[in-house]
Amino acid sequence: MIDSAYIRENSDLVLENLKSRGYKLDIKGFLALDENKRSLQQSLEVLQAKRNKLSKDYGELKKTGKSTQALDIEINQIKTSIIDKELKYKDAEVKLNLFLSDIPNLVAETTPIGKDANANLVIRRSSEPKIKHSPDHLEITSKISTDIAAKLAGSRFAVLENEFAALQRALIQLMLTEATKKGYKEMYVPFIANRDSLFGTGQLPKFEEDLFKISEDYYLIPTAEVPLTNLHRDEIIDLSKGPLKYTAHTPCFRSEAGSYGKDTRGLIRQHQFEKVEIVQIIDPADSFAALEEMTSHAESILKILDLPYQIIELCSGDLGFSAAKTYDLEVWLPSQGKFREISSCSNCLDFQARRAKIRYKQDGKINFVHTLNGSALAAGRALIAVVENNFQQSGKINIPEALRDLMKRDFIET
RNA sequence: GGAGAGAUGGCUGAGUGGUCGAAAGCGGCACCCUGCUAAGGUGUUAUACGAGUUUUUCGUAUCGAGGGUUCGAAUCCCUCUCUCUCCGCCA
Repeated sequence: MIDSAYIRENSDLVLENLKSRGYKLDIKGFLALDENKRSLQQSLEVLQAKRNKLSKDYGELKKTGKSTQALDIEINQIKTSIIDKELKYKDAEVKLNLFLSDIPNLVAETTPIGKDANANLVIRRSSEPKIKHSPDHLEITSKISTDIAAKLAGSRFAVLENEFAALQRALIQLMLTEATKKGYKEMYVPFIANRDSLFGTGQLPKFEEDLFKISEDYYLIPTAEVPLTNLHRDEIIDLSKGPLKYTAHTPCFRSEAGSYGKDTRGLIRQHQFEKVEIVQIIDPADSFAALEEMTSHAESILKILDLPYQIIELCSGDLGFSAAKTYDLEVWLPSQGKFREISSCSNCLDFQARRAKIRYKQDGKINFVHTLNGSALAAGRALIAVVENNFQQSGKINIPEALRDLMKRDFIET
């Protein structure tokens, strides 16, 4: 959520900024809603003050046994107009909030301007991929199956068998270990979130169709960013000892509405996938440095796994709803002959903090924190990358050094 | 699933219709005293929105959430959510 006072006072700036991400802000509509709400609030409060005063007088009269008749009429009139005004005010407030909650975050100053993914910048690359082309993971092994999963659940699910299930588990184990080494506190969290939590991180109300809704108030989490960021919803936290850093491994559930026909083969785009997420809740002054740090942390996992990758910076037009600045880590997939997203690290500034009311106190002043989130990494996609980038002509898959102890083996027979 | 109890400020906890945004204690902050340490004293210490001023301020709302009764609700009534205890079931 963007501060409505900020929009009011910097409307041209905001308009221009949001335009760069392809969002056309109805500034006139906003100003009207905002003005309406404030003027209703003012007149309502005048009435309430009057009523409070009269009620006190009423009490005095009662106490001294005097007649309250004269006040009765006046109070009754005020009550009626308060009820009327209250309804109008609440309506105006709801409308303004709805309007505000639909607006994406402002784009950070350093984010490159561009229309779509074509304008994203490559920041850096690892060394050249050793394997330029390979069969895809479904061709490599029958132990990764989407057919069986289709019987169990439907399309866009997978069943992993034996060594491949173990490989995914080992990847998760490695990622969690690395994250905790970097000071992220490991958390185990619910895989179901309520509406308030999903509003806090920005999935609701606008992107409900991307979620699996399991009952009126419950949704499956699309990422651990939701529970981790919401750990401190509605709190004023202490940041004097540094940022709060959390990590969790969770399955992620996405309906993938709107991606029909895209990435239909294999594990690349699933309704359910495993991910290790990292989140920081931090002093606003430090958030951009923290984004670099988080990105390099996610990057370090790719290095440890010896996977070829590139890091890109998303341009304004390709940014997610809550993000002001985002780095994507893309891993080389030989079967596709291109880099594919395996992690996304974002600085959300105070956008989520406003929605989730996460604040901190500094020198007696209360401010919104900044929140950051990143994948470190998406385990399902990491599995594909390991399999395809280590597939040997002999038919074996070499296991990366870092996973050999965990897997208790050096290679997998397909 | 059955029965009961409860939800108040950073924490503990008082408050059953007006003088309550709310006692007291703890914690925090500021100052004082004390020759390091320890202890003591005084004061201060919720949040949001709006108006004004940009130094001082004022108004309104908020005691789990929402509704109701009342001139007036932390306090009474209803609904919901959550927590705790006991029983049942259970990984």
